[in-house]
Parts: sequence; structure tokens; C-alpha cells
Amino acid sequence: MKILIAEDEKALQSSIQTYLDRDGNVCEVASDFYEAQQKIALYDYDIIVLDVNLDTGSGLEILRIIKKEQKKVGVVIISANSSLEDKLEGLDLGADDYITKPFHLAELNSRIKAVLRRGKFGGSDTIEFHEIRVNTSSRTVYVEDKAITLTRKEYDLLLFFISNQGRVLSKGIIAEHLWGDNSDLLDNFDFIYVHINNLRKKLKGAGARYIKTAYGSGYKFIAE
Amino acid sequence: MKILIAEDEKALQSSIQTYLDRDGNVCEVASDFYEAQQKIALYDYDIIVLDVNLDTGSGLEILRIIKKEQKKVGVVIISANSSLEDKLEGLDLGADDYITKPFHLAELNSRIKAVLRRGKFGGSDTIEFHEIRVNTSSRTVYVEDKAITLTRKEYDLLLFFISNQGRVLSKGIIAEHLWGDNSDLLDNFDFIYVHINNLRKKLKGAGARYIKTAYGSGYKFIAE
DNA sequence: GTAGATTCTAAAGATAATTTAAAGATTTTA
DNA sequence: TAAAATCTTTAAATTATCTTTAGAATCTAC
Repeated sequence: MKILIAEDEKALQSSIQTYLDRDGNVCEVASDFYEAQQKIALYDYDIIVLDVNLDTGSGLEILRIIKKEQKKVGVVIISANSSLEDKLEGLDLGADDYITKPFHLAELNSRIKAVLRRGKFGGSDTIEFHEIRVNTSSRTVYVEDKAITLTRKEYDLLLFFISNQGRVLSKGIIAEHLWGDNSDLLDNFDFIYVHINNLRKKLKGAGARYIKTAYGSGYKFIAE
Repeated sequence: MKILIAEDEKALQSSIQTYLDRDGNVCEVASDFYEAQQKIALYDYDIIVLDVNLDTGSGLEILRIIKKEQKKVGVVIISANSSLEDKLEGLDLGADDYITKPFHLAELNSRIKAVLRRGKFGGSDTIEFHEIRVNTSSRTVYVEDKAITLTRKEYDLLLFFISNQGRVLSKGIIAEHLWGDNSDLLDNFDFIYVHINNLRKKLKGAGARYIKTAYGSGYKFIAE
């Protein structure tokens, strides 16, 4: 997921970024009002983590801009102030969730995930990528509206690809996400080739079209 | 990227090295305080992975040396101790991130990547040099907004050039960064000519414009 | 506990990248 | 200016990485 972190406190900014990056997101940061405004105008984000106490301008002002421009983006507000009015004002203006300093990064992360589930996929549990559609609650996958049957590894791999689209994923990173713990100990990741091959076959044309080989560095899931 | 692993536990040392190597980095190792100190004095690294519990001397001492000598290098500390004071002391002394044993290698790797991005290129995953644009997460390179395909060596070489722009880079230095340790065993660096040539061709006009030959001493990446 | 599905291993074949080699061009040195 | 050193360029040899298949090992559901 592509996330903008609008936060002026450098230490917090970088620890949020580190945490969210590690979770497979693509983060950018903005340290002040103008930078945030600019980046929002230029790029599309899935989520904006917005500190409403940005020093050079009100974070709430950014929220107004987003909503005025009809941007379809989830907004999670960070505030130092836990007063109820603040909270209501933020949510009223269209924020999707609200978190008060200090907080655990894991909590911020799970709220982001919840916002994404609720908002991005229209409250539904469907993820789409061109002709591929995934229903996350029933774990069914459709290619051009025809259901295909994926094994657990193939399904996990597909979701990992879709949620990291555009990024080159090394075999090590893939192994870490799909096999966890003991993947460190593995001395070869050759079996990933087999899963890639199987997933490509099951996705038919879409597999070849979207799962690109980055020779020597990994795989990339991308359209075109 | 060129990475020094200062870790005395042999098993961990070698698994870190294997993992980071496989991810396309060039790693060297130091097993004790003196070896680390020596290598840091002699070579330039992009990242030092530093175990603060090195047996023959405090790892934090090395951190002090690095900072005293103004070395521009990212430091990721490994510690067996997760106490807050330890962590703060490390970060206070100038470490860029901190990780507690035991950890997943992929996690260490993504922290290293985050440190590199934050430090060198201001947090963004896009590096620009005139009409050349590199997206480090998708590993794509654009020349005048048209994507070009680079092999791993060409990509590494380009990034090495961009991050050392203006400096004359000898073939020895280039070899050391792209081929690592055993590069000093090589008796000729002629293959670098080939990679330079290939990269220049793929960068089209920009290649000729920016990769300047410094006859007898190396190459320099610069826009006149 | 067994049958069937899934995952992993192994290996051959295909493809792509890297290095070697060598001929020709350019720059420096004497 | 001629010789020596260094660099450019191309093609071929070598090596690395990826694809694909088949079957063995493992897991799962009944």
C-alpha cells in the first residue's frame, strides 16, 4: 500500500515509516503543511497518516483540501490532543480514524489496515487487480469472472504480490512473508520457482502479464 | 550496497552475510573490535551492521570512532539487550536503527534499506539526476520518462555513480563496491570497460553526457 | 489410517548476464 | 612523432539464474 506520513516530529516520522515499510508498504513522508499539500496533489495514496498539529499549518486544513478534491484516500489522524471536540471535528471532516499520542506502532498499523478494509474495498472484502478479483473472506479468486482454485501458498503469494504491486520482491522477502520464522535457515529458495510457475499457470494470461521476472533480483507484480 | 558486518558470533555472521549477499549487496565481515576498526578506517561502507556486544571491545566504542571521524555511513546496531537505555545510548551515539536479538534476517534487511533511503536520498524511493530517474522499490530506470532495462550490474553501477557523482571512481573502487572482498584478488578489471560501455549505450545520450572518462584514473559521473 | 491434495526436491533445458578475449581507437609520454 | 598505455567496442565463451516437469515427501480431511 502507498502511504503518506504527514508528521513534523522527525523521530516519530521515521519510526512510523520504518514500521510501515517493514510491513510491506510504500511510504513517503511530508514534514510540513506545504510538502504534504504538494505530495497529495501530485500522487495517489491509499492512506494518509496525518498529524493535525503540523507546525506550519493545520493538519485539519489538509483534510479539508483532500475532501474538497474528492480524493479517495483513507485518512488516519494523529493528535496530541485527546479532547473529544478535536476528535469529532476530525471525523466530521472526513477522517476515517483517530489516534492519540502516544500510541503503539502496531496499533496505528492495525487501524490503517481496518480503514483499508472498510474504505478502499467499499466495505466489501473484495480486492481487484484488473481482471483478477479476490474475495478475502471466502478466499476465492476469479480471473475474468471465472473462479480458479489456488492452494494456500499460491493464494498467499498472490495476495502478497497484489499488496506490493510495483515493487521488486526478492525471493528472500517472499520466503520471509510466506514461510516466516525458519526461512532464515533455508539455504535455497528454489521451490519458490515452482510456486511462481504454478500461480502463473493458474492465472493464465494474467499470470504472464502481471508477474514479471526481474532477473537477478526477484519478481514484480505490475500491469502493462 | 557495500556493507560491513561486525559480529563475532560466527554462525550469525555468516547467515547475515549470505542473506545480504543474496539480496545483491557486497558484504565484508569483521569478527572483533580491531578488525572492525581497521576495515572502517580503510574502506568506505554504505552500511555497518554492528553488534554492540563484540567480545574484544565494545561495539559502542566503534560507533564513537565512526562519528568522531565524521564517516557518512548508516549504522544498524544489533544487541542482545532490549533495554531502553541501551537502545537510547546507541541511537544517541548516532546509530540509525537498532534491532534486538533474535531477529529475522528479512527484518534486518528492510531496516538497512530504510536507513539507506532515509539517509542518502531523503526518504524517497526515487532518485533523480537530470533526465535520469531511478525508482528503487520497483528497480526501474527512466531516461527522459522512458523506461530502460538494466541488468543487475548495470543498475548497481548506475546507483554507485549517482551516489558518488562528481568523484573520480577508479576501476579498483568500482570493482570493490560491485564485486566485494575478493575483488583485490582480481588481476585485471577489464570487464568493467564492458559494463561501462553497456550502461552508456542504455543511457543513450545521457550516458555519454554524464559518464566521463578520466583517462588513467577512472570514471566520473557529472553533468557539466 | 488412508486417499488425495499440497508442498518440496531434483534435475534437465532455456534464457539471460557476466566475463574473457581480442582488435581497433584514443590519449599520454618520452 | 612514435611508442606505450589506456580505453572502446564487439563477439564468443562461460557462468548464473530462471522455467518447467516429474516425482517423492508431507500434510490434510475424511
